[in-house]
Amino acid sequence: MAQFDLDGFLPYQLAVAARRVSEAFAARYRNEFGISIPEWRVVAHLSQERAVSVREIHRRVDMDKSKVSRAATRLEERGYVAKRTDPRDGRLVELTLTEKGREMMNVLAPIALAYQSEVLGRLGADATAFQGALETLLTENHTPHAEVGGGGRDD
Amino acid sequence: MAQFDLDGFLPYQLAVAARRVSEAFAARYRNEFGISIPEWRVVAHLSQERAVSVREIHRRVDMDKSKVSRAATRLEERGYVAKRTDPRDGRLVELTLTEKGREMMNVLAPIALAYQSEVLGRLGADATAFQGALETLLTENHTPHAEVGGGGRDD
DNA sequence: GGGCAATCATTGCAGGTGAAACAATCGCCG
DNA sequence: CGGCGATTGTTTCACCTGCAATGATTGCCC
Repeated sequence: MAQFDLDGFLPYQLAVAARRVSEAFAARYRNEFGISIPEWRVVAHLSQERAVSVREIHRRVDMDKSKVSRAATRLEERGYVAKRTDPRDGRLVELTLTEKGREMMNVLAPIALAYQSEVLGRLGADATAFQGALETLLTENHTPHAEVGGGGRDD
Repeated sequence: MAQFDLDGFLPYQLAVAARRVSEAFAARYRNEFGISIPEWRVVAHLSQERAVSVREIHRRVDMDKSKVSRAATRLEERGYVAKRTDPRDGRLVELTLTEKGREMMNVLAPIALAYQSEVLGRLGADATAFQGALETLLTENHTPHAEVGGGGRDD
């Protein structure tokens, strides 16, 4: 029968590596601010743009529409984000960081950058090529996405 | 306030890339055999070892114990895997590929390898360093983390 | 041998997730 | 101007997930 070495299989390796890297970082902001990964993504994105709709985040960040919506709701409940209907278009919801949200990003941004440097440092000479490879994978023509049930994600 | 470029953040890039690469491959075996990612991992691992316990897979593959257990149950229901109690140790469950399961792997293994080659091909000159970097991230001493609830997964 | 902690697989539970249905709103075309 | 398809955000639904509790079994130490 076909022998197959899962440990050496690229999609699997990539999934495990991503999970570890993400989890190690997520543990930091989860403990300190009680936010999850989707919430982190929303807040981080909001730190760039002034006021953004759910749709905007859904398109620019790799997240389902409902995922963004729920993350925004949780962030509002905790006081990190303010939601209001866009006065120009009643269908849009305008998301903005509150003062509390900005303070959180002021703490998290340096931590995030330091963690990124730490990871790149571990990669040593491969770091540059690694980043280049990631860019390649990300800018590639996107597969028309289909998703299946529950939480699982990778490989 | 702290500006933060999520698009250029390594853990985020890694998570998105992993998701895309995995999803593109998962779509193939999902359509053809109706199995999910955890199920694929179990079957792929079983193609190497003859008879393995749930615990064994849990340790060698990056999956929760209950996730392995449920994947094995689903695979058994669909006839790809046989479960029986280990005669030497009544606590262990011995998982084996059925003939149907082996046939599936005979189809999937070449597809998996072809897909892997395709991805590496896209990376071009960065491919080798990319694989090296992944190995580094995977073999690294795992940071001892505190763990906390919530569903989230990556970056 | 007999009790008892440890190990293993499963399951209950709380909660997150994607897809699809839904309600509200907008833009367009006649 | 008025209807109607399209867009947007939320919610429903079915299901998956991780963790902790559970039940069963083993190995160890006295």
